[in-house]
Amino acid sequence: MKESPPPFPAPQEPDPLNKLLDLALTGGEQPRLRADAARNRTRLLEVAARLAAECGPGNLTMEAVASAAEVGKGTVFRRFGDRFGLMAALLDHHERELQAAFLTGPPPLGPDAPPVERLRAFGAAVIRHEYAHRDLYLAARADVSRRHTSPAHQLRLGHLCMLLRRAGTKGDIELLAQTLLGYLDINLVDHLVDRRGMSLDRLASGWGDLVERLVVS
Amino acid sequence: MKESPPPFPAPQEPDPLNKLLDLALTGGEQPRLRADAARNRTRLLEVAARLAAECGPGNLTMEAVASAAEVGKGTVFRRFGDRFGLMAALLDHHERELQAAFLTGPPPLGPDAPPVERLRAFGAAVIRHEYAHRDLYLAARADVSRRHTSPAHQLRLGHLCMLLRRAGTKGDIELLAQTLLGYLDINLVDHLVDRRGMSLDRLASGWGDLVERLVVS
DNA sequence: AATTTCAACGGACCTCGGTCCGCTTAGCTT
DNA sequence: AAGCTAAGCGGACCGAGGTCCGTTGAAATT
Repeated sequence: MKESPPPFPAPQEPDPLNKLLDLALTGGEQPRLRADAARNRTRLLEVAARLAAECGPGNLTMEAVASAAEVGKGTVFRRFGDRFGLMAALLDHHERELQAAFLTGPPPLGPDAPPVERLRAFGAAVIRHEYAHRDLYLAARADVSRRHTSPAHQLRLGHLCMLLRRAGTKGDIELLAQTLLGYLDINLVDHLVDRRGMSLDRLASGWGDLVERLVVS
Repeated sequence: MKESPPPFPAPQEPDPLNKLLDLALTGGEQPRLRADAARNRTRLLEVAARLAAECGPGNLTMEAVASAAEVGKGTVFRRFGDRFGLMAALLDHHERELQAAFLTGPPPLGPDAPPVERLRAFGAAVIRHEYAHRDLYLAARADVSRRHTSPAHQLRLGHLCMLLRRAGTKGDIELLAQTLLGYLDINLVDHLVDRRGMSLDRLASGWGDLVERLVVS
């Protein structure tokens, strides 16, 4: 066990990849916070991460976060918009890890593998990644209305479209990509594993089968 | 325009199909209400349907329903469990229409058509049906945690599994069925149509393509 | 250093979903 | 008809998300 893994490494001087991601994800222009606001933001994230670890992300309340961070509730809402904004911010770190893996990581996930192999690897990676952090992902995705508009989702979708195209797939690429993404829905995965007793391996192999059937044609 | 279409035909002496559905859907044993409770239940549904039509199901509040029906808030919760229970009850009528269509209706949806044709028809029918009532479906499905356990969902899943099997599909039938169901998610459909500007025809034809790729193998 | 301005702050306040519990009454039993 | 009992009822109450608005102070300008 590593000791005290820094829960929220303050994002200063982001490395080039993260800059790229910011650009791709947010359109690139968040207006830069005042010093005190930035300080509060990181404090809030630290506290929120701690509380989420203690009581489960599902039981996190905005007021608890605020008071544990010794700021007013308004401050939390101003910074993160709403509960789901906070969840998304908590997820951001994990999400970037995954994104780095499939955007610039080693094969078979990263760019140095043939597209079909990347597709296969992508599914397995996402399933395992999200399942590993399922509490947080479940809490964050409880927002149903933003599911398809979140930057993370869009990035995955674009990635899948790209891979499908490069694999020479015929047909309505975007719909095929949406179908594939639907299979990776954390709610579905969670349901199948925890309620229906399926193994992650079975899901992963189902993904492989799906890719086989959808690619090319 | 028909005048005063009975908004909530009190469910007395249900026809055989509905009995069958009750059995399949609820396990068959809801304990039969006291007279006053049954009266209140239908009043509540009438009122809720009216309010939902007026202000949109998304803006329906439990208190508004209660007071418009002149009962206490507790009564509404006792009867329907929670907001989503009420939504589900509101949906029940539409849902049964759809179910009747694919369980016992005429071909190509009903049992007198070959399985692959039924599969094709099923997707188009669900997409159009849910999109037609999308406000209600969106509100009801906002519940994320019950999505995969609702009786309606299970019924659809079972139906798809059956059709896939009869069509001679090889592979992990249940996962394939889940994949197909994912494509029909009202949130996805709504997003693709309203935000991405796709036509229902495009989605329907995407469904047909999907069926083609997943069946058999 | 003084002035200005506007982002940031905090916490009172509102709404709404959901619970609780003491009272009422439908409908069975005798 | 009278009595019994559990289902039903209602509305006060609670907790949590989200808003509002008067105040504070960071930092840009002079």
